[in-house]
Amino acid sequence: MTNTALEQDIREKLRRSGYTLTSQRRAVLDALKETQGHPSAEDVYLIVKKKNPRVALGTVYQALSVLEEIGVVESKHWSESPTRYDLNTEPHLDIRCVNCGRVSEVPGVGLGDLEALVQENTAYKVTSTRLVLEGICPVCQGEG
Amino acid sequence: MTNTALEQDIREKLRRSGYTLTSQRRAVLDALKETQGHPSAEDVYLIVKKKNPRVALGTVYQALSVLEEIGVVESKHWSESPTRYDLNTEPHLDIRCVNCGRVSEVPGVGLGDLEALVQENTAYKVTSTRLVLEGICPVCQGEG
DNA sequence: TCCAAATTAGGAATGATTATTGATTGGGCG
DNA sequence: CGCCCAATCAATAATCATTCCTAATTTGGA
Repeated sequence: MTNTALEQDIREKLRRSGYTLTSQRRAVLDALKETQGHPSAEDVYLIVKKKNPRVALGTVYQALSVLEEIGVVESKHWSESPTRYDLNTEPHLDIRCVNCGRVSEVPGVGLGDLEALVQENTAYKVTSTRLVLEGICPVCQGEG
Repeated sequence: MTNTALEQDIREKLRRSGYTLTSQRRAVLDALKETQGHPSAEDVYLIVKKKNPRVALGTVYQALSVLEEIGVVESKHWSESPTRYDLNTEPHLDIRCVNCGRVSEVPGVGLGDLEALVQENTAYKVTSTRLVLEGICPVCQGEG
């Protein structure tokens, strides 16, 4: 498995920023891989806790923050929902159901050159471009 | 001035949803007009309080929520920042400085048919599309 | 005017996140 | 191999934004 290669890559990124790959940070990464979704910090905490009951929620927050800083994890903020975390840092679109909270990826649509376009039209130095979508998921539509 | 006409329009929208235009709600609208920016609920509260010291912060939150529901106000969520409110409900792009918190509008860039494109590529019923931009504003760049 | 329903003020409660602090750990160096 | 120092962690207190609750007030309509 590519587990070790990925881990080496992450370890290298951490090192470059003066961090180390601790067992807690690895556990957070594993939890993110495991869910394949967009868990909240609390969700990650619960998964990590299953294997190591001694971890603290604060540690999960701190690990997620470090992992985001080195570009391995991305966070998104929806309304009426805690921050959600994602291993996929490629530009992509996520949509959240305002009814049940489910988060799904929207395939086949890219932000295109929107980021470049934005950069041309503002004096800001753009550091982050995130499209936040909300809607009603198929399941909840069926219930209507 | 068109004040009365605008007010009539809003009064009508409220009425259609079973609400009334109370002095507190009008005060919140005035505060939003006054700032022309993207104030937080707290900012709005402080402005409203100047004219009517008896208003409660909770009332401001409730008023903003009602005004958003009827489509007169839009809220946006950036990281590390309370929700910010805007009278401009036309599709537009706002960028927030991660250093000083300033929020500015990005002119000349639209979301185009992105919303339609998203709708085509997901089984969700899209209810909200918001592009959240973050960067470093010109002033803060100068300080670097 | 009077009533019922909507709204408000004030403050307590909640939920997410950050800060603090003392203990623990792990990797480099003797 | 074992010590040392800085990084990290666990536990919990504190903070911040927001919502909830309740009694009092206001409002529009009969």
